[in-house]
Amino acid sequence: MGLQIYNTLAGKKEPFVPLREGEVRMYVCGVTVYDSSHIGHARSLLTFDVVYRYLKFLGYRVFFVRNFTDVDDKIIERAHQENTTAEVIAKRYIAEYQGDSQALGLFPPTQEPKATEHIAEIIALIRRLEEKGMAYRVGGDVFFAVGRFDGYGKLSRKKIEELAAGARVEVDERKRSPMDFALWKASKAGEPSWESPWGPGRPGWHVECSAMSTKYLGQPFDIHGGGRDLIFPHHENEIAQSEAAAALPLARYWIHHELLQIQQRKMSKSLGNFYTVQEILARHEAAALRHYFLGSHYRSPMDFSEQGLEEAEKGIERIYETIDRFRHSSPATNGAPQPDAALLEDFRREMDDDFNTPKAMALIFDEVRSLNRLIDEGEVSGLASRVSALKRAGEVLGLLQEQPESFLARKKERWMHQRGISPETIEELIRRRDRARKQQQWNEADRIRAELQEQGIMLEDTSGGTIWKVRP
RNA sequence: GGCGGCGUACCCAAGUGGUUAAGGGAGAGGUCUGCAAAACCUCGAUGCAGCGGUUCGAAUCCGCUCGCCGCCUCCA
Repeated sequence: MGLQIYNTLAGKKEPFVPLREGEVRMYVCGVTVYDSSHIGHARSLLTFDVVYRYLKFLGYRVFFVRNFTDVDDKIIERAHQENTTAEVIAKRYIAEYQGDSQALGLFPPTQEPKATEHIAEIIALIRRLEEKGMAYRVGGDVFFAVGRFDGYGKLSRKKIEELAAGARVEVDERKRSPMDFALWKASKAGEPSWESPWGPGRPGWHVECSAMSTKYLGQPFDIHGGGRDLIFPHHENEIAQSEAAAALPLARYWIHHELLQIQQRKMSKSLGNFYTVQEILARHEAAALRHYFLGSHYRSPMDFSEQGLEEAEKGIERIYETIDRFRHSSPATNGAPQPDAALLEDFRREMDDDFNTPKAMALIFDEVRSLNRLIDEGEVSGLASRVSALKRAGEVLGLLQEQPESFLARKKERWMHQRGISPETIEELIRRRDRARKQQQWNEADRIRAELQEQGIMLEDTSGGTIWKVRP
């Protein structure tokens, strides 16, 4: 059947056929760097990280571009507040973003272009639009004439007349039509500015994506992605600009993920109801956040909850525990065995259906149960390839790439650190309990266990000795 | 006002015409264990917001009603 992608432009799932065989060119709208990334951004990043990884898993050579918007009204506003320059603000949050990306375990895109480094391309694009009569100049500003582009509204399924009628936006009187949007803005004093045929100024928001996507990927390219909230006007405007300029489609498949909500409201900077990526990663494993997001389909809205995140973390722990059990129950082998084909075939079937990660996770958990059962029964021969397939599927989802013990140990350490408990005192108590157990002093042994349990520490007596775990 | 989406077990969440409605978390019973824990086994929605309709057959299609959300303005 092959990969099916829900294409916003078509309004339905379509078989994915790239323009050039064996090669996929994909552009995703990145962040505007005026503040810390929140977990809504993280959902976006992780969604496309999995798309990227899955396309590679399918054997495509993938060119993946994700931009930085590093010149914009909000960056300028922030710079004024802090009495510094837009450049300083942008630089700070790009660095922070890169830290977040790494912490989230994102596979690096092929290119991460910045708007400010593509002013020449942006100007060239606007000039082309002027030449074609699609743009007009008012003072030092240049606007795109929406009414002159026939396909306007085809992505968002909006009609220009209705938009204009219901517009709540303050209309700039200089525009010929309320729907026209700025391609180039004249700079005021103290704002970032570049020389241009229209005088000193800076690019409008939408035009940078048109300029950068087509520079790196050509036109048309295969996949353009972003959050649902970007469909209108951002992506609609990108289409208008690029298609008017080149008389070619911009992108063939448009992927939009749903938004993260919190307490039934969209999580957003303007509402102030967000957690930053850093806040969440201080309390939870990145793998927990990833699993939490992948447990819902990318086109479903999600209402964020820390309880959900904790449950997701338990799930990851369970998978790692299983891998760990397998390693302890079977002799070490040389090198990684060939992954079992059956699991990967099932995995592929689910992921082929518009990246159905919840079903992919369900498969992984089915496999975990099956593996645990066989380990319980001592039937460990032949499991190595199945564990290997599990890890391979995990890799495509960006999960299960650590040594189980290091994942489990890190979680334990953070837990103890937060509560100020040292492992030495715990281990001393465990030794005392072991002595009591050897002498069959069960009351004393159980008393020590109860004492530890009060601190949230669970003991497990295994054949290899007593191990301990933390319980949130 | 226009356009779009959502409502599935205690919680989260797949499933969009046809086997017993995935999976995770929590819970109950059991196996194992000195006792536990982990793991495994079993149980758990005769029903998918409500009411009608189409169909041999509907969570899935159609209509109406109720509740919630998003976009139309910067937004992932």
